[in-house]
Amino acid sequence: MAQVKRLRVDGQRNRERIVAAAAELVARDGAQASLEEIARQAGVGSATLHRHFPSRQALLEAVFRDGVAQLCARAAAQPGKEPAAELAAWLEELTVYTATHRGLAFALLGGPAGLTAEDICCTDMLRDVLNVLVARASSRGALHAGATTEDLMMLANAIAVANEKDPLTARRVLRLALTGIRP
Amino acid sequence: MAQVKRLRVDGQRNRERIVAAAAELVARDGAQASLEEIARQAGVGSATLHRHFPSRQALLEAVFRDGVAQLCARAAAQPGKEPAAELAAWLEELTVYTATHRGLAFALLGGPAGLTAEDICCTDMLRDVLNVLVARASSRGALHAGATTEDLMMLANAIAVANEKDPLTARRVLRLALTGIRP
DNA sequence: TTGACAAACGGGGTCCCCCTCCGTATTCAA
DNA sequence: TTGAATACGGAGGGGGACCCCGTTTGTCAA
Repeated sequence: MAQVKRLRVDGQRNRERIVAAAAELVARDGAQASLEEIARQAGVGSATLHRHFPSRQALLEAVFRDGVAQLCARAAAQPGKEPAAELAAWLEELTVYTATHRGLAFALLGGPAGLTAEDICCTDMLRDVLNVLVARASSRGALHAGATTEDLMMLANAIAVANEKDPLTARRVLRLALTGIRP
Repeated sequence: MAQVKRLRVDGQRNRERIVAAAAELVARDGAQASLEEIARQAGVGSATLHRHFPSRQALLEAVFRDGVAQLCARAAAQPGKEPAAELAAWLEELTVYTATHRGLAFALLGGPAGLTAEDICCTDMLRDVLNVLVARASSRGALHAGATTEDLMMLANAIAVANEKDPLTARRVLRLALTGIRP
């Protein structure tokens, strides 16, 4: 599950520098941060950046990979409450996290575009976790019939992308969406 | 309520050409359509485009102004059903419309940025309509206490922007969000 | 240790985009 | 008709994405 082909040490070093620089600049400028500037800050040529990350999506995936993995791990550690509540709680956590990290929502919504197998990972990790929660909730009849994993992920990401930098509003609106608009 | 200062006839003509070209290219390329290309297709210099529309937002507002106005007018013509249902129905209509017209959701989410008084209009028109519907519903206790006009508009637009070109999914997810995820 | 080869690098070029300056052309009111 | 006010657009500065290809740097077998 590691790299398909091990990188040379200089390649590995540059890759890490690029991701670190990207994390910083994406936090400052959002998903549209300049790739040239990221390369400059990482101290590499722009060609090197493009060789390591064939698309902006791929770079964003790499930036957020660890954080998303932690978020997913925490889902497994949830106490086994009522399934729908458990699902709702995790979606809320996801939304707050995504809205807090500029660029992440965009990366998750963008979907696979020029990503190599090991790059597509954030999205898949999240989908896997959600699949489990959704299955558990719907097997007990606790979930609306028409609600798919895709729908819920899209909903959470849409709300997050519209509320970057405002996780509190994002959480409020997600709660509204999970409970419905009636009293 | 017309133009603050009447344009010269050549100015008016060019403005219309620009909006027409923009409508076409935004439909094709989305909200990020090239302004240069729009100017080229309209047969004007790019300076002319920028003079008429100081920002991308302003141009998008102009492109969608008429359509949004019609949508708002239709809200008034709704039969007076149960208020929450009326609100839900119109939000659904809004979402489908927005998801159908590439770039519109982006324009509505972007908010006022460098818009002059007569440019800010789509957003305000929608907000006014929603305010009425929300007030009517909540005065009869048919609306969740924490739900504001801003929340609902944001929710509808977020779903639409995440589902450009897929109005059916947009509608499904909005319905889910309005009724909640439980059965 | 060495040297040949694969792997990775990055300067610099191409093409596109946004935006503005300013000299020129058009309109309109008197 | 005419001259001021208004609008036009070519051209250029500044920046970004992406790629070509000659050069440098690791790696590994001998």
